[in-house]
Amino acid sequence: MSDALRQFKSEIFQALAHPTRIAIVETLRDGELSAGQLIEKLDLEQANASQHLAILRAKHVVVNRKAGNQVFYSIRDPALIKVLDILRRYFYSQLSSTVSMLEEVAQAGSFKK
Amino acid sequence: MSDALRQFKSEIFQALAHPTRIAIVETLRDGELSAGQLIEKLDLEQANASQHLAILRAKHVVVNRKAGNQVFYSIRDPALIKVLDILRRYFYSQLSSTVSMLEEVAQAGSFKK
DNA sequence: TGTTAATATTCGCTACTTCGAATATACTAT
DNA sequence: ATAGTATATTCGAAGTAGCGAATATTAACA
Repeated sequence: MSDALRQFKSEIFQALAHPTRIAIVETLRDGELSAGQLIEKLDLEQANASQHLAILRAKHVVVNRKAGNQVFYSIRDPALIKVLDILRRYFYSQLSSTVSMLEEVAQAGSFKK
Repeated sequence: MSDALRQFKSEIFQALAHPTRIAIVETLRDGELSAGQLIEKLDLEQANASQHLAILRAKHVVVNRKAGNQVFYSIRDPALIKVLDILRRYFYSQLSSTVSMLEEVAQAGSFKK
């Protein structure tokens, strides 16, 4: 696999490597929203939201459409939604193994004197 | 959706947001390898490889097994492989649309006297 | 034309990431 | 014990990402 392709992939991952940008993508899951609607739903600073949207645009994660005064955003490729769904399940399975690990530790602790 | 879950997801993406770490994960796709084998296959600096492996370990993307002198790494959860597979298709579809865009631009350019 | 509303960009600051060099740790074998 | 090999950690420098405040752009409409 070429270095250029890996560079490209890592940039996509980087684009999603922020909780606010994940929140934006998840919120766009059910259809397009204007920047203003996103700001309200997610309670973001205007400038901050615009910066995050610029990053998502630059990496073609989202796509935008101007309508008069407003700019509507939507997800470019639904495959991304699928990825986020897998990660949710992944998160919970990891959580439960972490919990059992903690339980083991607690159990071991209780044997001490 | 909870902030904790978004934080978690963004940390996984962050863990993969580097070409070297993508290379490591892709190389481990077909089974475990020692740190040394990874370093040789990917032509990495020893310290650098170890730093990247530490990041992947911290985020539980990979798991390690010590055998004498060596440390063998493998991918912790096959769900991640699935994510990478989905993203591979995503990357190619994005790549090809980017390429066609570039071709259009080139085409347009060729009309300029 | 001037004012307001929606969104984007720039700026300075702080915090994080990445790197290679150096050093530390851990295991093996002599 | 000591030498050698495999891997990990620490350190400081250089680069990059994130933030809010301020400012710029664009469109709508009086």
